[in-house]
Amino acid sequence: MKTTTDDNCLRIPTPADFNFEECLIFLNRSLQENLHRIEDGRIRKLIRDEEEMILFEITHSHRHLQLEFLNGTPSEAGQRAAGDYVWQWFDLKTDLTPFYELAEQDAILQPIVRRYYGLRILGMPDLFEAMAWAIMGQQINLTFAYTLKKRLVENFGSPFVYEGEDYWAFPSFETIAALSVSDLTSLQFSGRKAEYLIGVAGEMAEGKLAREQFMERNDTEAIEKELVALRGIGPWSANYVMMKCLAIPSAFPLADVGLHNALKVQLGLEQKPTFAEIERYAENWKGWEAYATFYLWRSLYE
DNA sequence: TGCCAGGAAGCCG
DNA sequence: CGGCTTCATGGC
Repeated sequence: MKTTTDDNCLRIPTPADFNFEECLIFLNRSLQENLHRIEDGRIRKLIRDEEEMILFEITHSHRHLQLEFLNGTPSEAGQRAAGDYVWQWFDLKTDLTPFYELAEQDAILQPIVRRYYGLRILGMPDLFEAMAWAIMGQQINLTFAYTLKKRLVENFGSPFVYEGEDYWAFPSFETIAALSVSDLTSLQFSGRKAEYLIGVAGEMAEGKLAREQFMERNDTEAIEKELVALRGIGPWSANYVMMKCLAIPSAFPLADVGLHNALKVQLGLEQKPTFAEIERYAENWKGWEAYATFYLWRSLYE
């Protein structure tokens, strides 16, 4: 990543095909989202790096994302953390050319890739957040999943007030690892979700589970196996995490209901497609299943 | 009200 | 491994 800084700003170059507006639409999909704030085409995001709270505003112009730090100039490490976060959040490292070439030859992807051209997978750089969101989203409707996340964040996350508005950083795994099941069931988590979440947080608190340990590896099957071995993480959650946090473009959450609904709409089906049918469609997407899935998700938001 | 929800574990054969 | 049941709770 190449960045330039001056005073209170950080500038990160974006690919020629980058479409900031499309990314904003995806980020704006829930009114209950409390981990970022979007107003007037600007994103405000709070992150915590070590003990430093860093609030910044993101805009896009002249093929750069510009980060303006709002609560003073962070330390050098903090600036680097913010830059890395945004780099991963917008998946800026991936060259989408091969995906777009493949999509042009695919009846399902061609129209949506043309419609949302420049959209990138909006990632979750924080492994714990990605795993927690996967667990919270299992087998419940998205509206309620957002409600649970909002409660989790506002009960156990880190608050920061700026210009009279609240900003939140996602809870640390250390904090969640120290909770008891009843701390979460009182927020309407099911007992199982509570156990899963506390368990995963505990693995991370013990140093057994970290993003870096996965990023150095190439064997995605082994990564999936390792994730699925965790209680509460099945194939869908593992692939969700691989897609959104580990930036593995071939990750594919096959059981995803959003994927099923999007395919149903795109293909004009009477019923949702079967797993076997989806696997057949996906034969054309090899290596880019995560991007195919993400563009299909995007097609649900209008 | 009943079915569904961006699934996973546990059990059985 | 493949199929079936149970879990738990709110949305619509």
